[in-house]
Amino acid sequence: MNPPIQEAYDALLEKWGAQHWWPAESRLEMMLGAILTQNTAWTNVEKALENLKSNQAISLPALTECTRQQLAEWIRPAGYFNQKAAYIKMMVDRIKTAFDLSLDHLFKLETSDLRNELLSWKGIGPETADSILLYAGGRPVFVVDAYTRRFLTRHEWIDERVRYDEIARLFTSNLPLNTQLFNEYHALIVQLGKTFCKTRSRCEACPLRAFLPS
DNA sequence: CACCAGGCAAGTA
DNA sequence: TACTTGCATGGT
Repeated sequence: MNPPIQEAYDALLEKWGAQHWWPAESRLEMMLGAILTQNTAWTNVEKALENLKSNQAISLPALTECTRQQLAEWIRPAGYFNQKAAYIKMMVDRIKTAFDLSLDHLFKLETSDLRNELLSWKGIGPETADSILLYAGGRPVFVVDAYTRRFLTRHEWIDERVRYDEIARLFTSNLPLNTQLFNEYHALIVQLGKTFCKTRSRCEACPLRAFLPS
C-alpha cells in the first residue's frame, strides 16, 4: 500500500504547530546533543548540556583541552557517560586533524560525502548522522528514530523488520525534498511519540487516530 | 520494584 | 545477514 505520509504530516502540524527544532544555540551544541540523546531521555541531556555551558565547554578548543575524565563528569546525567565522552573526544580530534578544528570546513562537504564522514566516526550511526545533516547542516535528509518506527508499525504502514534506509525512503519518496518540511516532520513525530503511541490502545486525542487500522 | 528514554559498537553464529 | 549484549542516568 501507499501510506498517507503527507496527510499524516498535515494532521500532526494541525495538532501541534511548528516545533522549530533543533533545540540548540549552535551547530556544535546540536551535535553534542545528538550524541548525548542516544537512547536517553532529553531531560537528562539538558542537565548534561547545562553542565557543559556553565563550564564554557561548548567550544571546539575547550573540548580539545579538557580531559576525557573531566568531560565524562560533566555529561554524567546523560548516561553512558564514559562511552559518550570518548565519542565526543574522538569527534573533536577528527575535526582538528582533518578540518582544522572548524565546523565551517566540515560542513563544506557535499551531503553524501558529509554523511559518509559522520558515519565513519565511532559513536555516530545512521540516526545521529542524519540528525546532524538535517539540523546542523540544513540538508533535506529524513531522520528515522524509534518513534518513527513505532508509529509506522502501529499504523501497519511498514513491517517491523524494515531497514533504516528503506523507512527514510518511505518519506523522501512521498514528500517534496524540503529541509524545513523534514525538520518539522521529525520533530512532530517525536512529539507524537512522547504523547501517544506508548500503548497499543486507541486514543481519542491522537491526531492520527483517523489513520489507525480497524 | 521494574521499565523506559530522540542508539551504537562489538561479538557470535 | 541476523541476533545478543554492554553501556548508565533519572523519571514514572
